[in-house]
Amino acid sequence: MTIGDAVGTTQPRLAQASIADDIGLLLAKLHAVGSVRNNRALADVQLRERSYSVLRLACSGLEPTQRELAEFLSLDPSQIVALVDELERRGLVVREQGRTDRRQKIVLGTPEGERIHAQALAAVRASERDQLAALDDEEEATLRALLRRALWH
Amino acid sequence: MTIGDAVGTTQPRLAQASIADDIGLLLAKLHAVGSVRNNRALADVQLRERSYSVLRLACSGLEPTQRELAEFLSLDPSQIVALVDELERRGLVVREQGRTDRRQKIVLGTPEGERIHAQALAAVRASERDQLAALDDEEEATLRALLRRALWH
DNA sequence: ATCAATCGTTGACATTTTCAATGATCCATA
DNA sequence: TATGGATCATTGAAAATGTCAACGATTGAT
Repeated sequence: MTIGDAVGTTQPRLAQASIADDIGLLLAKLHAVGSVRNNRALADVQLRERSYSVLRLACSGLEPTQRELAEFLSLDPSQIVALVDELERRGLVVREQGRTDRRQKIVLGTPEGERIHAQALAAVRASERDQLAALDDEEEATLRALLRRALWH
Repeated sequence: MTIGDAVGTTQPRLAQASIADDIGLLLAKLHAVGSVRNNRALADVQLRERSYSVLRLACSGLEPTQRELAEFLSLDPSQIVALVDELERRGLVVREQGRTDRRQKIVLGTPEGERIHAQALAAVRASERDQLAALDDEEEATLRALLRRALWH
């Protein structure tokens, strides 16, 4: 069996259980399903959800340090090292010394990185639209806003 | 560093990036943060988020088969085996033969399982309330409803 | 009666997570 | 201005999770 297959299908029997109201479970499930979708969508550009996130921030113009990436993506700093290593190896990003602090390293997208990023972005957008097909535009915006607020006060 | 520490803190610099609107990332992050919290809350009763979910459904009265658990929790059937093994070893659940199909196994909470489950439920509820402190009751209900709808048509 | 499909299970393997330790650098302050 | 504690990226090891293929038992359709 594969996990991402049954999305938006009819409600399974167990969805009656009050566990189906646990925010934690809902998040886990929607994320699990979405992850599979996103990874599938990103396979064309040889990225995974994770490396895509890093590339996305590297190409954002915000000049993130690795520590900022770690915190923002809820990953351990050591995981960022591996992700950036991989992207750097492929010539999609470069590490630069921090502007004011020589301990930090800023991760920046290269032109090639920007190119891949544009493709990846389009793919992910399509994948998300797909996943949230059951919600109309307003509901989708509401969901986004609520998630953001829950996260960042 | 630990991941769950900074929740609901002030908005980090990177939250400006348009990536902060990616539903996928928002879900991943909220889930990651919540997961750490839940596991922390469940440590008292020696459960993890996963085993808690299984125990919860086992105690729901819905008499779930292992396959139903796998699908509902977005896990591979083989992962359910391990989770149920562990709970059964601790005497919290039992496997019963399927009512109509002898291949399936129904997972049921024991009295002791119910007892632990009640404690775990309270812990998780508190943890969730904590995580969603920024949302009022109505918003929380909206979030729940939107997540449910996105998942099950 | 047979054959394909489904269920739980096992075992192997890859990926991800988590944690502690290290050298380089920063910053406060004595 | 030197010293010590904190922070940064990095390494490496251990634990948890995810993925996949194969198996025996059982089902249901032909």
